[in-house]
Amino acid sequence: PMSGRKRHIGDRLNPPSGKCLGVFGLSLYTNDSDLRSVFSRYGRIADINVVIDQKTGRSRGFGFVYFDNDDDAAEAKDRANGMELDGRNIRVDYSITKRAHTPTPGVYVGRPYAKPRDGDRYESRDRYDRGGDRHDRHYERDRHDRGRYESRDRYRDDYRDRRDSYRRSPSPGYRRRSPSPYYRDRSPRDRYY
DNA sequence: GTTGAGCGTT
Repeated sequence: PMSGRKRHIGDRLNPPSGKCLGVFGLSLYTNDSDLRSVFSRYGRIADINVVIDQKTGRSRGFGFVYFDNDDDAAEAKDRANGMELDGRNIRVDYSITKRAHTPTPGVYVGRPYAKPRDGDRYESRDRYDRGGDRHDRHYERDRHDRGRYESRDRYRDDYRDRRDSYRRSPSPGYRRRSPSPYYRDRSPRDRYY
């Protein structure tokens, strides 16, 4: 229930139609050209982009497909949604975000649920429990999804630094002297044996 | 083949 004249940017259940499709649930091994070979049969493609995690170089499991015109995008959405690709059933829908985050979100102000009120139900561990270990990995994503940001570009570095502090191991014992291409920058608990 | 749920960098 939104009031006032708020810009309709859509939500996940009801995204605005357009030329840009979001493709989700991708295999980590599906790349731009894989997507292109699927989606190009519905029309002329303007651009394709599987989102890559800069840190790890891995796909984040979703991407965006830009068509030249809306009709082709609409058809592609209907035809390709639920299709199996590289062993995964992909979800295709209109993208709620039009472009990549050109100016970064800004400084992180706080999670909207930082102050639960009386009567709130603590149903999801992911929302309220900060103490977990394994789920810390998903914390980044939650921050982007649910956190509040001030859009102030000059805070961008500050934002990045704070974000990175969640990722790097602060322990000097694991720090290496020089970066090596064969060694990944992981915290010790992220290693698997 | 690094899971899962996930809307983005240049």
